[in-house]
Amino acid sequence: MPQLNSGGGDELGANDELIRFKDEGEQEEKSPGEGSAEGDLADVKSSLVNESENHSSDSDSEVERRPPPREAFEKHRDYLTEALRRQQDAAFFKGPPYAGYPFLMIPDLGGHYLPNGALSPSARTYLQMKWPLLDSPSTAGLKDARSPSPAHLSNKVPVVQHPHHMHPLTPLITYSNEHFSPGTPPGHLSPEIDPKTGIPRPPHPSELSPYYPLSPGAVGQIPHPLGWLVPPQGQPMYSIPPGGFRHPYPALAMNASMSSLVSSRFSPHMVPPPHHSLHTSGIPHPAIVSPIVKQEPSSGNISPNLHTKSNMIVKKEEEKKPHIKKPLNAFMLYMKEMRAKVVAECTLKESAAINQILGRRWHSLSREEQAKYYELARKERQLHSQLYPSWSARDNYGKRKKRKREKQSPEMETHTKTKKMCVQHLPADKSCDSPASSHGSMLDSPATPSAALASPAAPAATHSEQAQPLSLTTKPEARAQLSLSHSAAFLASKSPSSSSFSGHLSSPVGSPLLSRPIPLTSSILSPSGVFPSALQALPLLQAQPLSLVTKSSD
DNA sequence: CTCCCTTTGAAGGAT
DNA sequence: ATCCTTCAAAGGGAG
Repeated sequence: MPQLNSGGGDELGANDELIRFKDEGEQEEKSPGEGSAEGDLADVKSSLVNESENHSSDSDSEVERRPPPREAFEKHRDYLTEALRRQQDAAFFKGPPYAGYPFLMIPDLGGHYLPNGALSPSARTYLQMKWPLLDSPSTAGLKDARSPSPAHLSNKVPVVQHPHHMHPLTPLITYSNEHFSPGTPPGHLSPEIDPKTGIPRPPHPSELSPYYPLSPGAVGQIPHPLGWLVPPQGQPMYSIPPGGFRHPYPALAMNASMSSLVSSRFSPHMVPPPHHSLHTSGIPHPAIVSPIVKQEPSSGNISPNLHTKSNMIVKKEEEKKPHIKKPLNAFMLYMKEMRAKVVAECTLKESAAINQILGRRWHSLSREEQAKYYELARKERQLHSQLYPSWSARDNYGKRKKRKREKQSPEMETHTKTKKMCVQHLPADKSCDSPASSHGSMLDSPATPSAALASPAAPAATHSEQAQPLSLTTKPEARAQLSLSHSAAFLASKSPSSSSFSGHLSSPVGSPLLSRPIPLTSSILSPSGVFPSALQALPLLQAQPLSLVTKSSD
């Protein structure tokens, strides 16, 4: 917990969750976090990528080189054009006062790519923004940026961070289509209160208000991703009436130019027909997807006539009720941000494989890093709940194709999984990183994986490391929701240093981490028996596993 | 063209 | 209280 605030201290805001998260997080294991992550990626890359990837550096700069997908460019070119135009109008390109801050890119996506696939320096506009909330000591690069600058800027211009430099919070932008003019914060809805839980959050003015680091003169500066949510003054940009998302948001009173921009700024996959995706307010929300998306053959057993009628009705209903997507969770946000990078570094294109890598990297992230995403996700949920008070996750059930998770017998499962393993894309040896080899090497020294695991000094590393590899190869049933208590116990027993950790675990619910599965156990228990050394190294584990086994074995 | 795969996390229903 | 299921993103692969 100390580390979290060490850098910016109070400004982080949302201390409640954030801190809890940290407590329960993988304590030290992550210290090597970034490095390990990088290494991990590199590792994966080397294995996954055939050759020529010079992953010498995972540094951002490298990533940028990546040739952008043409499609993306195509998709967003128009948008970019307009955005640029608008930007200029608003002096959008004004020099960024906050150096070193997460870069924001104007219309996203791909916009920065030249038709020829090259990255356009000019096109690539990085907007710096202050990111107090997420600021974390560990993230040196981002740290400074948090300068308390007056934030009275208008967050009118939707901005998207450069994919490779995206700030963790960037994803929130997805909801930002609702930009509004700063001056119209209703204010009756306090951001301090969790709309859903109704829990009054401690007044963390800094939590939200600082989000808008836009400097006064920088009219066109980029709004903080959450900027649209919260006005520079620290008040919510808009408040949602209790009635639900159908009510017009006062904040929605954005100017025409903005609205048009906004309407076109969202993710390509959202491209809904103009009318459908529009929020009741008339403003499209990223979370709102045209009903068209969902055409479930749900009414298959209905007679033609009935079918037709019912279908019509259903359609109408759907039209009335746009599909509101779930808010992205921390990992999703992370994925969104990092996918491009991973893809760039690896030749892999398959999302499944990429996701595996991302999953590993996620675990390799330092607590601080993860905390950023958790916080971001929290904000997103909060925002989402504000926007759609009546929305329930259940609403989306059945809208998507059902995943056939139905694994009948454990055996089959195992086989299936084995078969699935990223084999195709990831060479067994490296890509999937057998725990001992590639993966372990990243976190621990390749030479002495077991030692590393056993080492109390780096419990965290062990923990995440072991888990990761396995997850790639075997999926998890084991992912099995180990209860936190189990994990905690395990960790505690694992290393003396984790005593504090276990203590934190007892922290109140609500922490994202609480529910986080701890892969380690799964890996250890994994049929593949990849970690014999780990077991040996960690005698304590053996004791724990029992309970774990029972759980995972179901 | 549609669904699957794959990841983690959140939510909500079921037990 | 715990477990289980679904969905969120994404895009290549498979049918």
